[in-house]
Amino acid sequence: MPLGNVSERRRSAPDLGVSVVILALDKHGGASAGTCDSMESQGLSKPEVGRLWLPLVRRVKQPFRDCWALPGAGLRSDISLEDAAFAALESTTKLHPHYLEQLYTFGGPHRSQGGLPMVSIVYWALVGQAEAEALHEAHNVQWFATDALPTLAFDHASIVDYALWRLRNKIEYSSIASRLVGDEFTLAQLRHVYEAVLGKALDPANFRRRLLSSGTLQATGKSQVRGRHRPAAIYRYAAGTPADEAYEGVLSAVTANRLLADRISVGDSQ
Amino acid sequence: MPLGNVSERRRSAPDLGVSVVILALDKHGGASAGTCDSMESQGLSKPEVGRLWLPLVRRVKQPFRDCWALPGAGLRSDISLEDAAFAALESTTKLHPHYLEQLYTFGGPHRSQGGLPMVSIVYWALVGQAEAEALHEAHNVQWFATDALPTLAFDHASIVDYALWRLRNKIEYSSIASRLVGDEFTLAQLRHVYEAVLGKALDPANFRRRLLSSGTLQATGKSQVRGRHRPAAIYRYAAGTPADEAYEGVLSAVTANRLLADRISVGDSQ
DNA sequence: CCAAAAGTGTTTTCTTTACACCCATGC
DNA sequence: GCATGGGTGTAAAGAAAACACTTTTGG
Repeated sequence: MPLGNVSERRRSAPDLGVSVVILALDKHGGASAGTCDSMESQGLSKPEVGRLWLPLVRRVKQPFRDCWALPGAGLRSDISLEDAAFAALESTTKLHPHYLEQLYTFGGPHRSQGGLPMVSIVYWALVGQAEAEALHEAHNVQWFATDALPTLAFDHASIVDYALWRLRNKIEYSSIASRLVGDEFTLAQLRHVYEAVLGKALDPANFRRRLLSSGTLQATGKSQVRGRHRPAAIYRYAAGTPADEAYEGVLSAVTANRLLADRISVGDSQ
Repeated sequence: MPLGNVSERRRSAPDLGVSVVILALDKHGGASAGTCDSMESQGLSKPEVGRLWLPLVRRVKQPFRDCWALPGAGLRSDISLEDAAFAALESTTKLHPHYLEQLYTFGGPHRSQGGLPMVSIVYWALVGQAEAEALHEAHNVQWFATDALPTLAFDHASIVDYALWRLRNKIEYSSIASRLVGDEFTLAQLRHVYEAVLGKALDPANFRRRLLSSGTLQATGKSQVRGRHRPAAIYRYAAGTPADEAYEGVLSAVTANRLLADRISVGDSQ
């Protein structure tokens, strides 16, 4: 880590790191068929709508020592950005998310308060409830509800806000919600995910129709009894839900070329 | 620029730069009221639909010497990422775009062919036709149609493909198309932008209704005579087109806090 | 007058929303 | 039985698409 005087540092390239915003739902939305009653006693204020939670790590170094921050690590040049994000997750939280996508790259001199100038390539991860339980809370790693966050280090609060904004937007036009439930789920559970993300109640009947007619769901044939009412059918997402998520081109250079050839042809047709 | 042996480089942080994908339309879409007949003789294959063009710069250094590449520059730590993108644009093309937004950050060991490992924070810019003409083509700077690109340096071809994909997506749910026309435009000109980006013809009547009812357009009162037919009314976008473009939080830390307070409240309402 | 694009009206179709109602289960 | 959420039906409202038609210009 090269240290020079101030004017030297200003002209040189900033330091580079990856951080990850991890999001999960509490019990109302995240259950896959089976037992699902943990994480419930933290005092839900809105009993009807689940809340979004994220794990934070406590910093052990200055600046912002003892503050909570997003998991992250410095970037090495021998692995991909995505792998670096995975590695950062692994080393701090042991999580292995279904969904990991680049969110945004934050930089600029205003981010360097107290430390070196820093550019952070931020990924975001969505985990189902089963995965979320794999995180072992400790003194330095802890879940927080997104609507009751502590003071965060650096500009991490803005980063979380941005991730939540992106989630609310993206849930409208992609099947991203599937990443916050388990592999198999009832329509009510999936609806609770949408309700938690959007912050409002949805009509169960219309929700059902919309999702089923989208063709992305697949009935498992199984059903789940929960409480004194009719059992709910269990669904899963159809394999390879097409063309809704991120652009494949950015994920891997190998698959990119294959997909691009078909898709990209501006000024064609008609 | 620190050089060591190979294993030292692998562990250290990669180099960091910004690149910019600049997009503009040819005459069919980009004209603001007035004369607009340049850039037309390059052999349009689809006379009814305009094409997207982008400027490239010729590399003067290895690797990929003499190849065409996206404008870019190394990143310094004393300016914001966005300003760095602006600076890169300014120094190579003299363009000053209406629209400049972060596109994606590309990295990973596979990008380092022949050179140092490199992370590129890529911005994309959209310019109107008047601005596009400000670019002085030279031996080392030249416009290319996106459907007839030369071989590009590094993975810049994938980056351009990704930008085009993003444009096609984003035009559906934002007023981003306005950035490819001038400040004032007829509905036909705006429609030509949509047609060029989407690659298909649109019904003029329905297009008119859709755009006008969206409330984002404002009649100027002026009209434009062009050819032997009824003159077209000239519109402009209403100032501060709200809530459609990018999340303001990532643009400037100052305005971010103000906007976030109102917007972000997951699990609220209802 | 004619050609061509601007602009309006109308019908059809599809999607979304609201809400009434039936079904299957535990108690 | 009856309360509860799962699941279906249906009508009204709204948005998008298709297309006939009128208007205003240059030639």
